[in-house]
Amino acid sequence: MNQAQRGRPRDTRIDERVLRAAATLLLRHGYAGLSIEEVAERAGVAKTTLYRRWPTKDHLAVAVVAHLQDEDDITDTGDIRRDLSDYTEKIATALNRLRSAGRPAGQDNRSAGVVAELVAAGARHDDIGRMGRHNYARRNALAVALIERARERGQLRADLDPLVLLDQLAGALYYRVLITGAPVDRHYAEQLVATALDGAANRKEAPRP
Amino acid sequence: MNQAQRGRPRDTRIDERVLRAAATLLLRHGYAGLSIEEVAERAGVAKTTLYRRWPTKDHLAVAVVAHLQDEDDITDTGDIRRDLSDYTEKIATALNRLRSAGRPAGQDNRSAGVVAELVAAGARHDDIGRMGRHNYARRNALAVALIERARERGQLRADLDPLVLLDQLAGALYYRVLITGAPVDRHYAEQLVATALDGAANRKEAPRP
DNA sequence: CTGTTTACGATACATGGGTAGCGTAAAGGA
DNA sequence: TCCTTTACGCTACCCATGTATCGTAAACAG
Repeated sequence: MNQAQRGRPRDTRIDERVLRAAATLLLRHGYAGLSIEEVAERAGVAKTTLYRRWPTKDHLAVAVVAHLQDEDDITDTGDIRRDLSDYTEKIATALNRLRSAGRPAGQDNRSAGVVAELVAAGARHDDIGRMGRHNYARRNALAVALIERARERGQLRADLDPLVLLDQLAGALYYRVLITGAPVDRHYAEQLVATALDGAANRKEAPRP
Repeated sequence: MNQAQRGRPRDTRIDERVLRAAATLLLRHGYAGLSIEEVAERAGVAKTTLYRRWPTKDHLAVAVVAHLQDEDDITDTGDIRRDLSDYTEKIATALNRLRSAGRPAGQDNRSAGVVAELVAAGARHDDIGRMGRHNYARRNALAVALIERARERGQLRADLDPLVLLDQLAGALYYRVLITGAPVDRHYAEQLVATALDGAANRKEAPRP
């Protein structure tokens, strides 16, 4: 038989039950409220069975969030201003979905930043970090292609580095969510794109001081 | 006597010894290697004495880092491009100082992101988060003033929102450090400022598509 | 049917953050 | 000189992550 599937097979229903229980706890009580023991109890499973699938709590949390996020792709309407605003807003929406976790009515205060904990998880474990960077690179490649098409149409500067522009857009969103706590919404996404495209420098009086 | 200083006074030498021991561990072995018990042992102090000063390990780590960072202020030479590059590079330098912590020769791999853990600490504890946002607001106010002076000199667009520009600059740095892992240096800071000031849109063929 | 391989459950355990309680030390006030 | 107040050290303890071990169950190969 195939080397990969010898012995007693894994019970896939356990994965489902565990992920569902973990998602409930994570979204309702935040990262600190995600207890391995309670997840195991709610899923009706031994704690050791959990650790057979996910080596740490961080890995489980990443799996839960990856399971929740639905892949949304990039649209290319030809209007780079609109496309970048859509792209930026999609990132903001995904961040907000996680940001609201753990504090629906402000009653369970001790459990805010799922986003921050996921970022920290990526820093704590090499494999999680690599996976995160890999996903980032995959999504980013599409956005880079979008930008390059607009650049070839003459809508963007010829010497523009697409990665720098994307760093500015996505970076500002993460910065607000993680550092300043300011809200990120459609309006901010559009403002961000407008500032990035049009530039902060004054064109009339002193275009390049 | 004053209500605030009744009873046996705190031994300030304990604070120094603890902060020094904690800084050594944090910088050498990262956040995971910062063990309260070991800090107490190295400082020759009981564990409970540590908790009398810092309620959690997160609070101690924040105190250590705050103790390490030297306040660097903002320079205003009149050349906004240069001033913003300097400002951006200063943030990058501070981030890099922490980023290199825990992996000098790649021997102690398990302890990378001090920055990520500090951000997570701000999300875990309301008081740390508030302090961080307060410090951010204080430094940001100076940068906003710098931008507004340049705007009044006609170097920047009249309708520019200074906060958005700063989000883009600082955000791109944090994004690279926390998410993509790409390096941040003087060259990147200048590239960032150039892109932000000049704008991504092409001025000649299709200035506002 | 028997042996091998892997999954599951259960228990015990190591580790580290954090708390509680108690005896003692150091300061000022009366 | 007491008395009160706070700091310190010490011990014991709670809780959660994560590991080790062992008996048993489910699959397949021969």
